[in-house]
Amino acid sequence: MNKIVGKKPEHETIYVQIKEMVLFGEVVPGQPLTIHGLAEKIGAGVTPVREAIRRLTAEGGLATLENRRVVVPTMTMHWLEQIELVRLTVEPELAVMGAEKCSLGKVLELERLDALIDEAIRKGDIRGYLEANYRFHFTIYDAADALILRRITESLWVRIGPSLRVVCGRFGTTNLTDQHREATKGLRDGDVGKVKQALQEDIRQGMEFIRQTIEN
Amino acid sequence: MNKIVGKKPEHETIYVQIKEMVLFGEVVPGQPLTIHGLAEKIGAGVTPVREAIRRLTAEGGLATLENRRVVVPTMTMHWLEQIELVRLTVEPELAVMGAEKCSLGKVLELERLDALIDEAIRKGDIRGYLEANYRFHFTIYDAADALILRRITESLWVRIGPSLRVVCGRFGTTNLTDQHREATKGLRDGDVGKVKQALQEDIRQGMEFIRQTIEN
DNA sequence: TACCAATTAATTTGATCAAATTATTTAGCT
DNA sequence: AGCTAAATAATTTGATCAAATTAATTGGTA
Repeated sequence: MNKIVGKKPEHETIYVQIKEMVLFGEVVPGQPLTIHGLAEKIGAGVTPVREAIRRLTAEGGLATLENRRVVVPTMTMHWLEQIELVRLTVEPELAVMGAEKCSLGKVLELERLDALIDEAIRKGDIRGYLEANYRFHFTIYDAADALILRRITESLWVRIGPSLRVVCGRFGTTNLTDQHREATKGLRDGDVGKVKQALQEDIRQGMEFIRQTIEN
Repeated sequence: MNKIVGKKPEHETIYVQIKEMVLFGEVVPGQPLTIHGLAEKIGAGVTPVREAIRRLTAEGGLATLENRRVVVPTMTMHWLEQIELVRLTVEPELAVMGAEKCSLGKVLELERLDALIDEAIRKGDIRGYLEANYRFHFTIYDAADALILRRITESLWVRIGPSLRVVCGRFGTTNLTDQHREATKGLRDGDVGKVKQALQEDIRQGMEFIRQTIEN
């Protein structure tokens, strides 16, 4: 325990690392994860990795089989419907709340992220796209300052992360039209309704893409 | 490790135990919990208790302060609004799905639970009321067989559990009118709309009670 | 070759311990 | 007395290890 000046506990940072692995498609649906493998890959002890896995499991990003094996869950049609229901309820609400509190600085940051998204799409950079897309959405949601809705939303995103990776692998990134331009425009003009509508459409499109990779 | 024939891992059962402590009001909002204290009280090792705490923290039932202290969060108005929004969206939906799949056996079980609720109210048995009320709702929700909605709902219930205890302590259990009779009637008659409406009203009432204990 | 039992390897699980961090108490000073 | 600083106690944190469980492999038999 030779940590000189570490502020946050290790299981916290490890949790974030593993979460981002799931969120940004570094792990594939169905892929089994060993606790030692993760510890070795990250370069950490086994104990904090276990705690992080429990947390992610609670949020749905991972699942423990009855054999105690830890895997990345594979999306089902049934799940997708439930996720869409809640996303369409919570995220537009978060967007409205966020839009009302959004500073100009935030808007500029969002436009920068939107540019990053476009660039990633052009380059076919899947990981870059997934990450920038995530940051875009949650920059708005964070502005809403609604912890519980934010937590719920995040738990839904970790569930769809691996599937989005599959979507990109199947269709490529070029087919992705984004509603983000509309959203940022709405934010600039103070047109909250437009923001809400853009987000709704964005969610519907994303869910539809995933749906197509399931019912193959 | 002298477990003869234990099926589930220990952190799993400990998680359930602590969750029920939160759910049924055995811990008070603001109350700090030490990891050793819990381990001792439950009669378990420290490691599985830690894992259980991480899980409950991820679900919102507990919270870790910046000092790493673990506490039962105290409800705020802001949180209550968010919880109500999601509950009113998800739980009636779960009720509808559950009602459609509800066997007669389930209906009988629900009527039994409803009787338990009445009895607990008469006796002023707070813990009994909270537990029976929980079982009643989640018996319906479980019938819906919608894992994700169920998980979200459960995470909201662990957030309001401690507050409900406060509600009962303040107002007693006698003031609690229940919508459960209406719900079971609807289930028997196959009147899904009635079930949905009863649940909505039940949720609104519960949230209103909690609201009154906050804005004192 | 195909199939099944037995052995071996890999992994999870939970206890224990030292180090680090935080909370509490005591002592000293004005 | 009142307040600050040092010392003590309590708690968390992460590594390590033995036991248990599960997966993989080997060997034997029909």
